[in-house]
Amino acid sequence: MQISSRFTLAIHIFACIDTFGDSQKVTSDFLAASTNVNPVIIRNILGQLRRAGLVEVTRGSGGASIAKPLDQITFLDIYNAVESVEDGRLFHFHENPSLQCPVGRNIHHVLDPRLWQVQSAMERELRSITLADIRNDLKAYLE
Amino acid sequence: MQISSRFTLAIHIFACIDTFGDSQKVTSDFLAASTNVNPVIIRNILGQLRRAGLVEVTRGSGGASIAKPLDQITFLDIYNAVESVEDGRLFHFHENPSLQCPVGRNIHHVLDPRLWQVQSAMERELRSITLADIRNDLKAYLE
DNA sequence: CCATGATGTAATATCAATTTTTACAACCAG
DNA sequence: CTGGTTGTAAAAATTGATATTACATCATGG
Repeated sequence: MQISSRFTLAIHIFACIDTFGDSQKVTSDFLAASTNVNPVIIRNILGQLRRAGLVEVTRGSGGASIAKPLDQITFLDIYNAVESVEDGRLFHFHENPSLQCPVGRNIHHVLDPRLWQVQSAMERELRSITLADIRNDLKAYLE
Repeated sequence: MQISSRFTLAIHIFACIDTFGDSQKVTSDFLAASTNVNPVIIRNILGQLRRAGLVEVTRGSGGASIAKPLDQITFLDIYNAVESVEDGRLFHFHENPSLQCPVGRNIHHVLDPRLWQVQSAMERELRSITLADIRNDLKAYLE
């Protein structure tokens, strides 16, 4: 199962605010047009990013801005903000292994550390990429 | 969004075959009892593992066995066998970013290599864990 | 050779999460 | 106070996972 598109949408949103924020007001309708998703989806993601302290959104007059320097916002910050999985676990464990079975009784003890090991590797990589990297990469394409 | 429980189920299945396969026939009903999921789910996963060359399942008389030495089956082999995502991509990209928008037009070029970078880190970690590790860990609990 | 107990698979139902869409109250600025 | 915007709720549509029923197919022991 794939990680939801809210993650790539959020990065797209940041790229738009960074690119267009100086010259115009970046509203949810503007972002909806650029991403081709419904404005309500944009507003919900902006809400998650706002509660995580990554963007500021002004009610009434409208428009969003980025709350921190780009090199201080990592992919992991964004991932954690928009990908709200229970307990923050990447892997879904089958719920009720049999306690009558020696394997079923111990599979969690055995597997949990290994699953964390994998998830940690992914999070480490997510933490190593910042929005400043994206700005740099994008700048090369925009010229 | 989480990775489906088919992955942890598959590992549970391997652990059962390895633990009980010598002393008894390991059927889909047996595995369904140990994992507490429906036997058809087990049979479907066994089918995916069989097509990936990781297990052998005998029709008619019944029972499953492991097709390779445990240290030659990695978590990545299992993950790829049971987690059938289109294109094998971990991240779901929003489908139709606007080609009218400079950001929308380039977001894929910018983001795709970064997403692969993250996915590769995860796959590298999955590749580093084998079923032999799980047998070792489980043995400590079974004694 | 057939009765039994398995597997393989299709079909359907249920459930959960995502995504879309409509609607509207709250809000701010000119 | 009017126009454009955000925040949010609610409902529908969509998708994928999981459960369940059903049955054809298969191997084997009696």
